[in-house]
Amino acid sequence: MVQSSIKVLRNRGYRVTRPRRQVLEVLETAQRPLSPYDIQKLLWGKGKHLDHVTIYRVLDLFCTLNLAHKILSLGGFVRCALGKREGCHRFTVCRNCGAFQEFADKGLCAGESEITQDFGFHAEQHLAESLGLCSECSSPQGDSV
Amino acid sequence: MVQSSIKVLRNRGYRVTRPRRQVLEVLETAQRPLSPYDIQKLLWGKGKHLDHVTIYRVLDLFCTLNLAHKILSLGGFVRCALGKREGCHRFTVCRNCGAFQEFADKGLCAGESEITQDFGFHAEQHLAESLGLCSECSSPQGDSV
DNA sequence: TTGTTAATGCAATAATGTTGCATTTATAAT
DNA sequence: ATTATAAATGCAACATTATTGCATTAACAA
Repeated sequence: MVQSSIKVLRNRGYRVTRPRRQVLEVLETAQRPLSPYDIQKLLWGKGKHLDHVTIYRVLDLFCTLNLAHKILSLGGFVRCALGKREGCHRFTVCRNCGAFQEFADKGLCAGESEITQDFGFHAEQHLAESLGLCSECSSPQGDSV
Repeated sequence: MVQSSIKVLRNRGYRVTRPRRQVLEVLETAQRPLSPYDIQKLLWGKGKHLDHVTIYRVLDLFCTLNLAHKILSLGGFVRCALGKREGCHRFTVCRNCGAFQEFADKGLCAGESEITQDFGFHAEQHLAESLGLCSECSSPQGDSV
């Protein structure tokens, strides 16, 4: 996973730097969306000092390369598992524990083009998030719900 | 439109204050999503000094009452034209001029419940935004594209 | 090993969002 | 109209998040 992302960087002519490796690793192991400062704290805890400016820039790059994705409803970033070819991406995000799931949803794109064609709207980016509770957190034994 | 929002406030037991009226008016006439500070500047231009804290609080209330909606991809607020009963809301937003359009999309909710049921995910909020260019801005004569 | 240039780190600053509390004011009761 | 009262606002202070310019570092090619 991290390896394939590194390949993407190389193939596109970007350098494989230590900060980029470190952010990739953190995103890879994270079970929830991470804000830039979340990432900084996590790395800091391992004795790795990254400037927050660097993290912002790395995340920007990752998003344009489709290696990461920003969950707007929580303001955090997740690794991107699916390529652009596989249709629109939909995310489910648990508001309690942050667990997320990514889906390639072709029906979503279809519905969108239908509804927007009439207005001559040219869509470039699609955003589809569902915020709620994952199965764990919505169960009776779920914590703090 | 502003009048109906005022009714909602009254019916729910909230006071109809000057700040709330003013924010409603601004949102009503705006042709693009407005951030809290956008709203402050617009009102300030008319000689009306609202504290930004008040604007944040008013917008919070409006969102919970479904009178306004936050466009996450731009960080701005728009008036909400459709009620919760009419299904999921989808927005198209022009990244150039900010023009937006709101749709009630029942297919969206349907697709969501399908795709999430298998995972036991309980969705509470839905986010569906399409970012791109409106018909004006994507036309050859469109400005700055 | 060395040169080149992309990428990083740092400092400063801007923009955005939050909290607690004193004061004001919208509303209901008189 | 007037007054009581509780909600809402304004203010000050602060916390968080994001951006810019520039000197320095380090990834990669030769």
